[in-house]
Amino acid sequence: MACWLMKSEPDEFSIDDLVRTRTVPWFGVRNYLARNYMRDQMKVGDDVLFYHSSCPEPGIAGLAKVCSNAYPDETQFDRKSKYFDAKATRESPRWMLVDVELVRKTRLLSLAELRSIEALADLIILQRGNRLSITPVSPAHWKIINKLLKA
DNA sequence: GCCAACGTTGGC
DNA sequence: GCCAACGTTGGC
Repeated sequence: MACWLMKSEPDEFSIDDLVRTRTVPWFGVRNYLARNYMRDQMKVGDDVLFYHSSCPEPGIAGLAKVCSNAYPDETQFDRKSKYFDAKATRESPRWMLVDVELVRKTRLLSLAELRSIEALADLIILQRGNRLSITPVSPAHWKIINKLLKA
């Protein structure tokens, strides 16, 4: 079972929103590598670290799971959406997503705290210049983070 | 608001 | 296919 870190801007969709909705289609990803992770590698049951980005307190805010296979992101077809993509068609959709379901809201494990832990130094989101909204997390990193979330 | 880093676009 | 220009991300 793989583990992933998925960034969301809480202004757009926060962990509290997920507590309300229980599941969410991970709409709006417009980066090919992140799309490929969802389309080609994610499996139902994979673990997800739900991360708040571009906000006053960035960090991991909850645990979730992948709960669907990949399917087309509806927002690419919606002219009124900021995620509309004129080059995408229903016959050949460009953007795929998976559904994510809540496991539980956790304490906020802040970016600063993540950075302070030596064993997490090579976590992808901590690397200089990393901007990817979906990144794989190794089993070793997952174990450490999971423990920290319980603390 | 700044700015480093990176992805995408488009002319050639 | 190269690469400069531009746009976006996201922490600070």
